[in-house]
Amino acid sequence: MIDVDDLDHQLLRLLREDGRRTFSDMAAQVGLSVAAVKRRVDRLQEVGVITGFTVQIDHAKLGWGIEAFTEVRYAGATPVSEIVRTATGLPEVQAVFTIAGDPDALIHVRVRDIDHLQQVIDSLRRTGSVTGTKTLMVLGSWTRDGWDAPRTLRRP
Amino acid sequence: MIDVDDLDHQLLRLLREDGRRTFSDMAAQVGLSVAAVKRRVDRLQEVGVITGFTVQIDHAKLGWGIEAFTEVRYAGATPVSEIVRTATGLPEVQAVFTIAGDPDALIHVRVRDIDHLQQVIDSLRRTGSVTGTKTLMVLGSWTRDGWDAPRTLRRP
DNA sequence: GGTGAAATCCTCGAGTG
DNA sequence: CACTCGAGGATTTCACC
Repeated sequence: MIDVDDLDHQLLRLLREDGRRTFSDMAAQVGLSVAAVKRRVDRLQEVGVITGFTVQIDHAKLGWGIEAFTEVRYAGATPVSEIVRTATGLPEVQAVFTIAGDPDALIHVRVRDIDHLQQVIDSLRRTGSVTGTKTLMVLGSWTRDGWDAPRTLRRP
Repeated sequence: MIDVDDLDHQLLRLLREDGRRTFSDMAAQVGLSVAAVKRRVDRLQEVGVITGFTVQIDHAKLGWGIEAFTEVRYAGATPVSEIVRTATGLPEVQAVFTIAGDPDALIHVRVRDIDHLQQVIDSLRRTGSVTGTKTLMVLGSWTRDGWDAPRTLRRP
């Protein structure tokens, strides 16, 4: 097990809140020197606890106002790799979760409008050996701070 | 509609890949001056397209190796606000999506082990006026680059 | 959108317990 | 081994063109 002490967790929390926070800012908050903070963050990246940094985007403001989850069922013999490959080929697919039991996968999609959603679902149904889908339209969402983009619970 | 041109989209793509990229690095890639890049990124933040920056974490490496989606059904009269409030009170809940139709909500949870998952589901069932749940255990996942933490398709 | 300069920050080697 | 210190170089930031 990787050793991540309380100081590391504090740094991770600070970076979740603001991934562009400076080392000097973090140093002041946790009571270490700038160099010590940098070494810890570098180490968290080396051991793979930190996999990267990214920007959080309000996709609705870019015209991608609709998100949905599509449950997909595949033919029994379909390997996981094919499930993922076919779904990830669609640019509207944000994430693919392979599932134990029923359904076989849960696919998060983001689209411009309902027509667009229809097209994406049709594409999903055509790929691989899909035997059925059920789409859950997202009305609103909340995410824990620093997990993904803070979304609102109302349409923009 | 907010005006986001091709240069802005390039900057967003670069920041999705690496949220800590320097302005000088981005400037070199898109062919603008450092100050122009900063002005654009500042503006994207002001208009709300960029809602923040965050670190991507491999939760499995921190001992939170299991994730699941729980579909929740509520009593007919339950307001959305209560659904969200009760679910978000649990630290294991990563995201809550309110859904049109059936189920009423999709809740993303992250836990340490199966016992822990059981406890969280029990808590969810006890809160508010939950009439039923169905939990989808995540076996593996893929996310589009720069959306959330790059997860792997195998257990760590 | 570009330039330039001051303030801040990052980076890394050297030293300390 | 993890931390602090300090100096040189890079980056950010802002007023002005």
